[in-house]
Amino acid sequence: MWTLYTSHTLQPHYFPLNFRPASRSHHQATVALRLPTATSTTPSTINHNPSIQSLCVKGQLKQALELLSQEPCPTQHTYELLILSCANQHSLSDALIVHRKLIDNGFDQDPFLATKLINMYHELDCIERVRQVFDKTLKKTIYVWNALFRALTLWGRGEEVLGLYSRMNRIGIPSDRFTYTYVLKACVAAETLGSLLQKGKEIHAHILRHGYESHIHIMTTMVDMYARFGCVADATSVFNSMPVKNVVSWSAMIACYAKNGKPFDALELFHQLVLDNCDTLPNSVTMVSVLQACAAVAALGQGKLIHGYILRKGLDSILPVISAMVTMYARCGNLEWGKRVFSQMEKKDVVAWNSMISSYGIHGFGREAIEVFKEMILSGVSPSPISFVSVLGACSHSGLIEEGRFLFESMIKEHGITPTVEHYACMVDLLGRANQLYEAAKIIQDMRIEPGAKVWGSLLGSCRIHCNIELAERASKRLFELEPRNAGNYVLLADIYAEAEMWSEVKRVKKLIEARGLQKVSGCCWIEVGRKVYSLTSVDEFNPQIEQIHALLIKLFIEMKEKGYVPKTKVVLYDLEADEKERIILGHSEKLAVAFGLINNSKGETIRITKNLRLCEDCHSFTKFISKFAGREILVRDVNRFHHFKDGVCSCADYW
DNA sequence: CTAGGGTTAG
Repeated sequence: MWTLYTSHTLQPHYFPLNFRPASRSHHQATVALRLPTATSTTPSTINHNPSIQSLCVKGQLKQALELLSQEPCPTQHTYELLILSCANQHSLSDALIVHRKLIDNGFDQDPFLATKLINMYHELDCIERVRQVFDKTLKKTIYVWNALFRALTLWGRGEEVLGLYSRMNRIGIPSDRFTYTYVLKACVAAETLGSLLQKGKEIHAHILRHGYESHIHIMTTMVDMYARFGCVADATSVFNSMPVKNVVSWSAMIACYAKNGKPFDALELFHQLVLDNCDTLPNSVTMVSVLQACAAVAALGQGKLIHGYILRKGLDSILPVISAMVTMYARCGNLEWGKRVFSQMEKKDVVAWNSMISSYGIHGFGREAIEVFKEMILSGVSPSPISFVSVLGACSHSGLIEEGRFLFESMIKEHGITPTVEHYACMVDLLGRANQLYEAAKIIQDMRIEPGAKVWGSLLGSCRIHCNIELAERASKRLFELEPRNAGNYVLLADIYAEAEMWSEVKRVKKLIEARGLQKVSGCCWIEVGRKVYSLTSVDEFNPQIEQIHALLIKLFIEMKEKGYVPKTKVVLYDLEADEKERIILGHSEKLAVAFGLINNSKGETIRITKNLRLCEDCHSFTKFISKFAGREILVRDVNRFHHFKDGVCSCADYW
């Protein structure tokens, strides 16, 4: 009669078709054999109550519970179905009744049911009860441990998992392949990210010692773990060591590159996958990361090819793919195509709407972003916290201060969303950029949560624009504590001092950068010519056209000065002579990219440039002049947004 | 009870 739990002797009418009886595994049979008295005195074949079970599966939990109250000897299997049903119905009150009754029937030490209870309470968001069930179960099988690890990891309680994992190792319970995937995930699910990388490496070694080096799930999880720690080299070496890979492993590696500032590697790996691996085909998940990579480098030509590939593979109706595509087109400078892809979506979810809102935002269309935001609400989709980050960001780029304030208020009062640091950072940016620096500082002061680096960074950025030394010093003091290794903050402060010609202070900050061994990010631009992306930096001597570029720039420089262009030499951070400063600003990567575009692009074609930093004031004014002088439209994406130069004016209206 | 993905950010 115990074979009830294995598939080949199942009596079909006891089991509704959709209850996956065929996959009953060996483990459940073993557990059933060791069950305590409760089941052994009540043979399931007799006391099995099919109607409780069928009610459970039909979702009629209340009726099932009624029958349960009259049922003298419910079986382990009946309880299993009841537990699953409570989780499906999301009913905590019923869950508690079932749990109570289960204890009364003497099943409280059944490890199989404990596993199910843990999963159930996890589904019901009762993480404390998950812990309770685990603690009260004396005979903790590896299944019980794994269920706990899974729940805690998904709750972001990584440290707790790792603590328990050590305990498990001390007691001498061997891990299985499931345990390893959970503890690897736990390393990144922890709040104190940095410190757990070491732990992850230890587990890595442990996994190799136990002969799991070819296990595809574990190794893929490991690639992902290193990716999330930003350890691209480790992720790569794990990936390369895998003897067998599938589309998931490839996707994990491509995503790793795309998310860690290595978009070219992401694209290259994708090409390798498509060209050299006939047995593994990319799927929609792969394509999402590939699109992100295209967006990151603003490779419009490449992105269009990918779009074509997506159409050919029939992946063009998958929501995440379309959202990523909208973002890709917008971030590549082609807002129109993004709009078109978006408008062709049959069903739009909140993420799709958010992509469209932020796309309008980075192109400086604040009012349109707000319109789309309203349209989303009218269509019945509730805004998420990210919707507000997107729409507030759009307000900020367009200087829509009152609108932004109103939206922030409505977020809290009408939509019941508690502002996070991201939202505060948006508000500080919105006000600070509009030169309401003290208002911005007041927002920080009134915050009910700890203002993080993003918030102080916003304030410092605004101080840079409006040259406020007092607030800049306050903000940078906090920033140097919060992120001492971020060179950008030191550079901003030095910029502000330089602008005020406080050279000794500039020197002091520069010494700080040096003393801490930091490397400031140097300016870099890229531009796509004929589906190839070229990068330009001010120190680049390898560009074969560099002499031609310099010559063109000098010619333009002289001619434009005659037409009224005044070089803004104050952007140079050093105390130098004027002509020396002019020489420096003429070498800015963006000007090189503009010249490169003028030389290589066909006439009338828009020049599209991407920059890794914020546009400098002189390059901005220079490009405005050129757009008129050379009669060219020039589109520049800096770290934050797009600048669309045409006829001597910029779409940002000099507000960026 | 295993692995990869969309929108935000100074």
